[in-house]
Amino acid sequence: MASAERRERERANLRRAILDAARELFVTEDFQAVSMRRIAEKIEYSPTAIYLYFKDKEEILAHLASEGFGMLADRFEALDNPDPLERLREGGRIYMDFARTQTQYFQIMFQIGHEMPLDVSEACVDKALIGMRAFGFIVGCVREATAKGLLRPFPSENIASHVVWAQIHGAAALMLSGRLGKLTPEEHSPFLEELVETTLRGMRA
Amino acid sequence: MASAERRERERANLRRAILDAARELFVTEDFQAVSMRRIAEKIEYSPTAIYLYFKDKEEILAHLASEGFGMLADRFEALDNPDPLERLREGGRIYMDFARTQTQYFQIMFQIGHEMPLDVSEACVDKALIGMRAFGFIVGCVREATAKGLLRPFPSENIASHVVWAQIHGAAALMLSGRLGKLTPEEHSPFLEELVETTLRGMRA
DNA sequence: TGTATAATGTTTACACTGTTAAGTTTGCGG
DNA sequence: CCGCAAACTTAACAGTGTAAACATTATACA
Repeated sequence: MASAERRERERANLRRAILDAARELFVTEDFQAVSMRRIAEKIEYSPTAIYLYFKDKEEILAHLASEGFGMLADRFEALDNPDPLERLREGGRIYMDFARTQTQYFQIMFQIGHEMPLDVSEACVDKALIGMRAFGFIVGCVREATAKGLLRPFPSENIASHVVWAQIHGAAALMLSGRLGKLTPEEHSPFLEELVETTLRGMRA
Repeated sequence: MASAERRERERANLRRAILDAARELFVTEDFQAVSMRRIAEKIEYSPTAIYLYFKDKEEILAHLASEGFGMLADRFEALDNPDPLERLREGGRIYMDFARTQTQYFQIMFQIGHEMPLDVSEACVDKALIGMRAFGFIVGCVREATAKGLLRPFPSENIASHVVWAQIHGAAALMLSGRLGKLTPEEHSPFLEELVETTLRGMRA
């Protein structure tokens, strides 16, 4: 019966519609504007219908978080500087820029609570790896830099990569929590450059 | 009349009782367990009575956030290593430890949204500075290190201090958002040490 | 083709949330 | 003792996420 796969298709469609509605709500309005009832209103279904497609609200947010990681990964992977450390520097700017311009996504991505992805995007083959694609960019740079002998010794590639991530993430997190208020707007950009520079200097051989 | 100041004293008492109740709720249970109704239940008043003492829930949380910054500052100021950079290293461990053990406080402190303190603690003279006391520890170390010629040149003391803060904060924030899951428990401690070491290396003259 | 069965949706309801407005009690000054 | 003002409560509004019960629709099989 072809109806089975058609049903599944329609199911996927509504799933996507729910995610679309949720996304539009939280990018045009606010993170807190996303409620099951408002999503339902947008897709013209009853609120509880959503629970036939998602376990709970958390699962919806987790999907949007994965989507955010995907967007970030896309931007990372567009970088093509042959020097892995310079690529990391550019990555730092991108990370910060992402946090500033895609604040809602960033919030969901790093809100405490939700487990990582699951099936994520329909067109995703390696399910377990999504969300880690962005981190993979860092690991890639670190690996390449290590191979080229640009880095001082680290206990492990994993640790070195996390160090890089933590450094730049700290700046973004402080910014979004409004704790960077002591920096004047003019200091903002030099701050970021100094931060990245400090990290690179600290890691170089 | 002495009754006026007595009334004011009782007012302060209830204010404190409200804060105490809120604190106990969110340290023994959870950040999300703090509701006006549950606070009211604890102090045996009606929920709306709280609004006679605090503008809204946000104001209560802001006070607890300030309290958290105060606790952190206390721990910072207990450090007495004469080497400012080594003091910073110890400060990094303390920051991370605070995030891990006083998670609820840490969350409130860096949750986006609330403005900084206000009147904060009854025994606080310099109102504008509270919450910045902890940051002051970093600035102090940076200043001393600069004076001793231990640091490479930075555009400003303020920027250098924020760099230090961002670095360690990133690790804490990632940890609390569960994004440090790729690190095995054994890697946790070396990760922190490498992070701080990287920062210090990157800032040294 | 008719009927049992499963999938899909909706209605209703529960137990919460922060907060406002209106009403009540209490204590103080004149 | 009265009036006023501060302190406090009750009731209510407009939300929230979600489970259970019910209704509808579509499919699978006899």
